[in-house]
Amino acid sequence: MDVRTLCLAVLSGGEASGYEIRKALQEAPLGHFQDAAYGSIYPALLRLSNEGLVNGTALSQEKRPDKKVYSLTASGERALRQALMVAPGPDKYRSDFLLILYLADQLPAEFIIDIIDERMAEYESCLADMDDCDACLEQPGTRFVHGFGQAWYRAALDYLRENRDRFAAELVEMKRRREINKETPSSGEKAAPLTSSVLIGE
Amino acid sequence: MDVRTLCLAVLSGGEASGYEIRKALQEAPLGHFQDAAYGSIYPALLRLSNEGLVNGTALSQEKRPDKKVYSLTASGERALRQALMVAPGPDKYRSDFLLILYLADQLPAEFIIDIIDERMAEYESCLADMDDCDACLEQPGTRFVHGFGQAWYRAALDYLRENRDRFAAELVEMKRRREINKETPSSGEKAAPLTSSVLIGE
DNA sequence: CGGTCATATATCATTCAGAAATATACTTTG
DNA sequence: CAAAGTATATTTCTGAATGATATATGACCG
Repeated sequence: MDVRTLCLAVLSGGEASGYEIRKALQEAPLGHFQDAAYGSIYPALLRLSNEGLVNGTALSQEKRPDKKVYSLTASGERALRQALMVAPGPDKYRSDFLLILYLADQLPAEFIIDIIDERMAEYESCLADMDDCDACLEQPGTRFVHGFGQAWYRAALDYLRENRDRFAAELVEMKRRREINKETPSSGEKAAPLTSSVLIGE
Repeated sequence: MDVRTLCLAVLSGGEASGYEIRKALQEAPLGHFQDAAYGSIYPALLRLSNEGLVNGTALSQEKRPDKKVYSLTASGERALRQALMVAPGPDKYRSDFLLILYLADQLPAEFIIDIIDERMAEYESCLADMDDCDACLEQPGTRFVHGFGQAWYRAALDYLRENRDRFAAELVEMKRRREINKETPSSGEKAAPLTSSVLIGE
């Protein structure tokens, strides 16, 4: 979702500054499936303000830097509803972790085991944190997406737990077989290299 | 992961053109956790070629447009291993679907039910596709990440199935209670509005 | 014969993430 | 006590990426 709509979404839960919007987008439960950087949020708030979708009010604080608190206008609420009332596209899942595992046979087995163990520990602590997130249970929507996140992490953790050892064994076995192939090379079955070819670039 | 490393990763499975790299990054299993657009891939390949990490060779085809097929060099293989041998950052999951559910109480209940049902159908067909992806079972790495993806989709589908009806009921109940509140407004417990404030923007 | 789909590459505007710069005040640590 | 680090708060900039569009060719379909 674009950053402007994200700002409107957070503000629909009450007025907030850019800094507070960023925090809301990093904490549970929003932070599990949305994010935005300061470099996107502040310009977005300025534009929303100029378009009359939010009202910005400068607040001078005694013990902290001044902040600008924004709140939704009626027109902002309409814009938010309009942006949300379209069939959502597919979710995006990006994982460097899985890319490494995908190419695991090209990397040291110890490294692979290490990152799997690390990931399991992260999932465990994340699940523990989610268990005592009271704010996530207050409303139907928050409760539902919070439960979705928990189911997600639990499934990932279970999968890693159940397949870690077998995977490690397969990798070691793979390495062993490749060693043997190196010692007794088979009748050079490499793909025929393209010899008559034009090199690209300089 | 940056697009350059992604290109190297695909090429480590054999030579390919920019178009074929894009396809590989959209199909199972890579497509489930990585992606890149043409606008990123072609410039990345040019740069990789200039840096000597890949070799590009122009192939003129009879029944198709010409294509440039790239293959990893020894230095490219090294660069790929180096890029993969760092502890991976946290996975990123972005979901407009969950954002809508998060704010479900601000939207029509029928719309919410619709998109949940659609999403369940998508997960089902996706799981069916994954069941007969033979290429995904060939090597330990592919098998492992493929199984991870299956576990993921299965957990998501199960969660939606098990919580759809309860969620729908909660939303309707919520609407009902809000209607009652409107008819018999309680002693105006709104947060005190900031009256002495300076408007921002123009 | 026109439409659209698959192959194939290039380019460009907009958008975004990530980092650094700046400023203030409280807390922790040696 | 001073130094360092953490939390609040905003601004600005760079490089990277997305998404759309342009171009070209042949295949397939009604």
